[in-house]
Amino acid sequence: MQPTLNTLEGLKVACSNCNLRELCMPTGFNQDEMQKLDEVVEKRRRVKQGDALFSSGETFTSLYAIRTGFFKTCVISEDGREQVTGFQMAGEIIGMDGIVSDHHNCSAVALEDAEVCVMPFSDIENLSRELPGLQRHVHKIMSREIVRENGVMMLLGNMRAEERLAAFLLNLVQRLHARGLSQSELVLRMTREEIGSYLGLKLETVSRAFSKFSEDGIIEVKQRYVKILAPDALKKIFNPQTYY
Amino acid sequence: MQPTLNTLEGLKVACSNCNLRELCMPTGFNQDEMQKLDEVVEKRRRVKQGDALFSSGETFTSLYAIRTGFFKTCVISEDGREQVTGFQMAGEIIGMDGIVSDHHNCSAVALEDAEVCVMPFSDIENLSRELPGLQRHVHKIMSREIVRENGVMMLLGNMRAEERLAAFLLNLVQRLHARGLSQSELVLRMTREEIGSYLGLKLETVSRAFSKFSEDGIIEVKQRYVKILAPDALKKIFNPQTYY
DNA sequence: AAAAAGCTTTGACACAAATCAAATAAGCGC
DNA sequence: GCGCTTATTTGATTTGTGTCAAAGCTTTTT
Repeated sequence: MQPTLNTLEGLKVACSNCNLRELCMPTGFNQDEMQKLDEVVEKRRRVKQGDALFSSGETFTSLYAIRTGFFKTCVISEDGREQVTGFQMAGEIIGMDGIVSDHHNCSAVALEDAEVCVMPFSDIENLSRELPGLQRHVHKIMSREIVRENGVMMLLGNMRAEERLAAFLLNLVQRLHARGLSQSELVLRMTREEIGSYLGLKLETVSRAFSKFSEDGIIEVKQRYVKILAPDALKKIFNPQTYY
Repeated sequence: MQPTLNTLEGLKVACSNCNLRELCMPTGFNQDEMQKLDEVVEKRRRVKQGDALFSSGETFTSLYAIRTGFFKTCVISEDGREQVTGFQMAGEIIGMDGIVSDHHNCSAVALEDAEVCVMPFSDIENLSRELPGLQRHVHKIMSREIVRENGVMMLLGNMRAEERLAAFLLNLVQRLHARGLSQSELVLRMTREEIGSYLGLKLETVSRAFSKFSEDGIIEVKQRYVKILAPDALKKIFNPQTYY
């Protein structure tokens, strides 16, 4: 059991003891450096399901490390079209869109009750001038996001509906598995419409693709619950060339 | 006229004298700091039209500031599909995709003869620990790329062919205008196929959209040459809600 | 427990963009 | 300057997804 204190809103908590450390923090620090790192986390913040951690246009101050819960990030065009730009889970860092203009460019909404570590960006910058390991880590996190978005562009620009959904499911289970969860079963935290927005599809198309996979015996679906029965078939759909 | 020396391959050149400084470098440095900045640029490198500045999979060492010329960046899926992830012009920085894994995730190909400033990333990291202004600048450049890609996701996920092309043209002239060129005339450096790849469309669809704009008197097109006759009409296509 | 609201599935049909194909135009090597 | 290659345009047709609609299932509210 965690001490009750650790879960109180606003209380400082140590990265050094956090079980998500390998996911969101750099490794290889000594005790002194770890202590400095701990101080970057100003406080924790709880976000209720449906609430925004930050919204497009708000002043940017901090990056957020997700401790528990699940988020979507989305941008809204001037004429009101919403595009989900990503789904984020425990151990992932969000908010980097705000650095360039000091204002957030997208909104982060909790898809289930969540808790995040608030890391004021000026503190991150200050400390990363002292700790090259942290500096490198910040660069890598941003670069990873750039690379991830490159992959989404490939998805949106070149792939068909079923390929997109296959890629989406494989990516999700892979990330969940890295967090100690099953690599074949998952419970979706988002609606068909949100999946569709992320994948550039309408919710009906997403639903149909789920049904198709189910008919073909590749997955088992019941509403938000998904079980992957044939991961290789899924990979083959995502990547149709694997046989030569 | 620039001194001949400045254009020689491999010769060191000073950012402090560069007319692109405001575009690719942070501002507000004193003379001493400017001198240190100059040393980040290891050398220049020329890239012939059609050649790659770096290719997917190659070891990452440096970021590149484009001095002259025009690039496309693209990722290739395992089964050979190419997705153009961006077009870059003078004053823009490329290569940040390589930071996360020490290997480039995409390729940068010159669409016309180009010259870039090579900036070893380890030098950038070292100096940015000394110069908070540089540190902030590096963060902003990466954040800007994240935000740009968010916009492309909106384009690919939510917009129709003509909206995508309108957005593309407006973005291009806006950037060219920021470099002192016309805000109504441009010569495309890329093929219809490359535009299509970037916009998630087939080349025929791009060609038809050009023809449509031309028929409607919004632009004048002759192959690679484009003149924007009615920028407002273009903006309205990109953003169909502007009237209420 | 019933009613209401929200999400998902499925069907019928429409349509935007892809595909296939052919003609034309431009750029390039010799 | 001529022939070859590559890029672009335009037309005819196909097709994958979107749109519209209705019904079923879940979850929440009262």
